[in-house]
Amino acid sequence: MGMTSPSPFKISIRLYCGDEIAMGPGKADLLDAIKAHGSISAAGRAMGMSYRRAWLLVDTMNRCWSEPLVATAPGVAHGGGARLTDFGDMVLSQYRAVQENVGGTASRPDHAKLTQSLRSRPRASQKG
Amino acid sequence: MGMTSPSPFKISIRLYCGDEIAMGPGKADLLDAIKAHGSISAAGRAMGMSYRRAWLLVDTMNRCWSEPLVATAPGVAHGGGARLTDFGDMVLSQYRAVQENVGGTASRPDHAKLTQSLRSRPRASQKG
DNA sequence: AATAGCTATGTTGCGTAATATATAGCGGCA
DNA sequence: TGCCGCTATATATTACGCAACATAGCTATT
Repeated sequence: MGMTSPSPFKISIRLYCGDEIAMGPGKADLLDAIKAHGSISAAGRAMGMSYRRAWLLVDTMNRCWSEPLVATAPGVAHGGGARLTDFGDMVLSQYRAVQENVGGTASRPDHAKLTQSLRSRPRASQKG
Repeated sequence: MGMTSPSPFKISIRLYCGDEIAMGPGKADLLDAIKAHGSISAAGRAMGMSYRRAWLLVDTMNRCWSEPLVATAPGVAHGGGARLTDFGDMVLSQYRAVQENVGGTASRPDHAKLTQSLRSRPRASQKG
């Protein structure tokens, strides 16, 4: 518990396909979880989201790219479940690379000026 | 014809104060508009948002930082309206600087790998 | 005193997003 | 053959963000 992020800076990189998000922080994490757990439903459970939500995210991804990122099969055990395609693996690692580049740039002395004046919690009110 | 097709990449920098957003793309634009127009309501009108919404954004900002970014006064003309404090001006320019840094980093060859496989519109469905 | 334009809030209602529930089919396995 | 866990999807229900509306008070101007 207490998953308070260390930095109040949140930089999110999103790739749009029309008005849908083809890739973003949450979808990338889901891909990692699918890779680790071998199915959409197990990945969703591990991330505390409903199967439906996880499946919708996967569906959006598969519809937004030239090839599917996630290959699925019904049934259980071998052949069943979901796994990343080679293409999905490539997209994920490319996205992570961009994240690293941008994140690195963002950790510069410029930050100090901002973060040091930023309250950790908002005050209740200013005027009576 | 300035038909520059917009990049599917969208990078947004947000600074959090608890679960509220202390600074982000929209709030920074609003600060610019207040600077330009001299009041919250005129800035809101110029940006096509209600006075209430604009005021709430300003209120959040003022509560999230150690000092207020926007100084306000009732009434009209001299003394009335809203203007940026020196502190608000500093925060705004610092935020813009980080935006520039990050934006520069993001325009790298890494992108090509991703964007070339990204559809401009999502396909309708994958399975019959 | 009346007016105009601003700040500063409370309230209410609606459209949409998130979530829950239901169902159908597939594939191995005991 | 019957069961389990998965994919895949439809439908219903709940939650919630947001916009619209209303109101009150302040300040300078006429």
